[in-house]
Amino acid sequence: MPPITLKELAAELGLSPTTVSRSLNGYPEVNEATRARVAQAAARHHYRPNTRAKALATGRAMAIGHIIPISTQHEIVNPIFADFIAGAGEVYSGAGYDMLLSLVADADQSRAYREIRAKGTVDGIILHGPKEDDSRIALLAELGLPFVVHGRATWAKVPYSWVDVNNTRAFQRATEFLLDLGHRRIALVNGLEFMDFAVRRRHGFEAAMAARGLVPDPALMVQGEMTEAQGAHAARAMLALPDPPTAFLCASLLSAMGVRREVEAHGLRLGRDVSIVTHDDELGYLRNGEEEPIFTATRSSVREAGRRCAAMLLGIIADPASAPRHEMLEAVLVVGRSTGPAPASQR
Amino acid sequence: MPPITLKELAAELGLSPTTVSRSLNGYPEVNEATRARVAQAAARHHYRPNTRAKALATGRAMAIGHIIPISTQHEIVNPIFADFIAGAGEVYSGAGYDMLLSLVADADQSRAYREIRAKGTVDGIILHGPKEDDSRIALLAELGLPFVVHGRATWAKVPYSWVDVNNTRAFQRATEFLLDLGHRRIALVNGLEFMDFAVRRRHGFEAAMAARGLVPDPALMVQGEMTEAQGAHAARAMLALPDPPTAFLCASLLSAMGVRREVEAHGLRLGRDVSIVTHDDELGYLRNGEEEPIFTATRSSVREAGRRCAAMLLGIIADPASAPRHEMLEAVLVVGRSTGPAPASQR
DNA sequence: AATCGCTCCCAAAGCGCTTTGGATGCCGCA
DNA sequence: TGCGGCATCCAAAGCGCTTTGGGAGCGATT
Repeated sequence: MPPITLKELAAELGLSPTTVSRSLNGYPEVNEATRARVAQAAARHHYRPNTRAKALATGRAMAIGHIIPISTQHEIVNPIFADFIAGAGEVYSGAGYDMLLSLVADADQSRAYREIRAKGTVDGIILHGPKEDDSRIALLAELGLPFVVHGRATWAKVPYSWVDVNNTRAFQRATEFLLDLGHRRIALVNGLEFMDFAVRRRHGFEAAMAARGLVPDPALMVQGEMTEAQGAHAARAMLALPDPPTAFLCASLLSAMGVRREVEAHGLRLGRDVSIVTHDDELGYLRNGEEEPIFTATRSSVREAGRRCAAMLLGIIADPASAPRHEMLEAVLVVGRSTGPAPASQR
Repeated sequence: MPPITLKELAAELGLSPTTVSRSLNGYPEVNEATRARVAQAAARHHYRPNTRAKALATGRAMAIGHIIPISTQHEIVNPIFADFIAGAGEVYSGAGYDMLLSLVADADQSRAYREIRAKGTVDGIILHGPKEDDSRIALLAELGLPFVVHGRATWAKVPYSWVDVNNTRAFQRATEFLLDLGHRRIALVNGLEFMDFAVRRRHGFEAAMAARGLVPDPALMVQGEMTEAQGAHAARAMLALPDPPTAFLCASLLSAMGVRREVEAHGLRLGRDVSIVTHDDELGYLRNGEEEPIFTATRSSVREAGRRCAAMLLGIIADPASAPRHEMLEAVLVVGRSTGPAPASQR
């Protein structure tokens, strides 16, 4: 049994489709009594306007597209993705929007965007995982479809809207925290440095070091996929150095867990012999402790970022003149049990 | 500049919309020469039929909906979600389908499904995270919208299509493996046991134990969110018992990592003093080692499951009579460095 | 020369909704 | 009595596409 249509509903009520439509959409030119009748009948039949038809008639798809890069070079499905989506989804469902996911390969981005535009399935787009130099932004700007970037692209040449965490400041702050504890040999276990956020984090780290007249040791800086294995690998190599680090700055909880494993495998005590500070995206399935944080961390909810991105995009769609908009989220530094003064021998 | 429409394209070519449409859709009644002309013009203008209009006209939305439960009781965004989506997404984009995500709260599932049906935005649905007794299945079956369940719901009273891993056998096999190594005190660190897969895993564990005349110790069985903290908590409590387990069977790599941490914190050596077997969903960002697995594990790619679910659903949409379909994926037992013979003192 | 059968194309209706531009009836007011 | 004004409602067009039901043109057949 197919769902009931507007026309059928109108027929049953002895009204015209026009009146029923207006009634349901809250237009004033309809008697309150009939409006009540209509509402009642609609509820009784679980009537919902067909989105496709509505979209065709209004020209608004009532859907937002999320474009997820499926890179061939680093074939990793982003762990923060689920949380971001959850945050954005809350906002969309509150506003009656659907969420459309497109996984597009790096190669045919250009074609993919045009298609999305031409197919008219979405009113706006959220762009994930911007690189330092990201060509997708110019492309989207040219297409004239509203969009918001989760993160930034340093070298983008056109204005665009974004929501980002202040990664530079977060890592600068974290580095200062370690420096204040007396650490000098600080390792950076970073994400892939063609990603914009990773570059900014490195800059923050370097800036804090430079402010104390320190030059980071290249042997203590690695980049890579932010996995447990990466953290373990990096820590293993670095702890074997003649002059090993006394502290690690990690880009993700997973990396930090890998570092911790290797630290403990070396018989070193976390927070005593070696300190770890990590960035914490507050992922639902990867919590940094319960009440008390395990790792000292720069904390910023990626779910909240999802909400902000979504809200911003809906705002831009409602009022295109308000673009470009920007929103900077500050990470907070929470102190856990993974940090302590640098060992005396190192001071 | 709005995208070009069929009518405009037709006008430019001096043809009727009918002919252009047929030409583009491969119908036979059009001259090959004109078909080429049309194709060329379409390519030049980057023409794509408007999906909303096409959907309205054909009655097919060319989109699949994924319904993600946003539970209030366990507010966890499923870590396997991103990988599943990636797998399904591959299949959809290959077939020209869009993917629609709906996050719906446990409370108003019923309303949500009806809406989705009535709004007509999708041609089929994939259901995630079935519980042992899941009312959503009967609901969807009643609505008459094609759907496939990722997993099963033991107490469902209606036939339905599913793709599932043989969780029972996987955990039975893993348990037998540990038993063969001489372990008798085996702990089960399970997922939440209102989830169907978790129940099956427990059954597999219990069956293997029973086959050797062993009764699992309730003190060695816990359930919970599959997080690192859960694994650590469980291991801490169990290792403090007068008669601690010599082996752990974990439901996820994260749990296993938590167990490992606690095991090592106790000064015990993994694979010597204590063994761990875990289930491994082969998540992109949570690999169980590179070539050689770190943990001995029952391995089954959730991404592949996503592909299978998607393919099955598209198959059902194309040929509704083929439903219900079922597909059982077998996990393979891969041996890593986390298991070894039970310590002699325990034999 | 008339008819048939193709091939190739088109006009028009329809998918379910919104929206423009009236119609209708009823009131009060001069 | 006549008319403007208001409150309610409706007919019809249109969103961009597919699809049904022809219709022209042309070579082949009789």
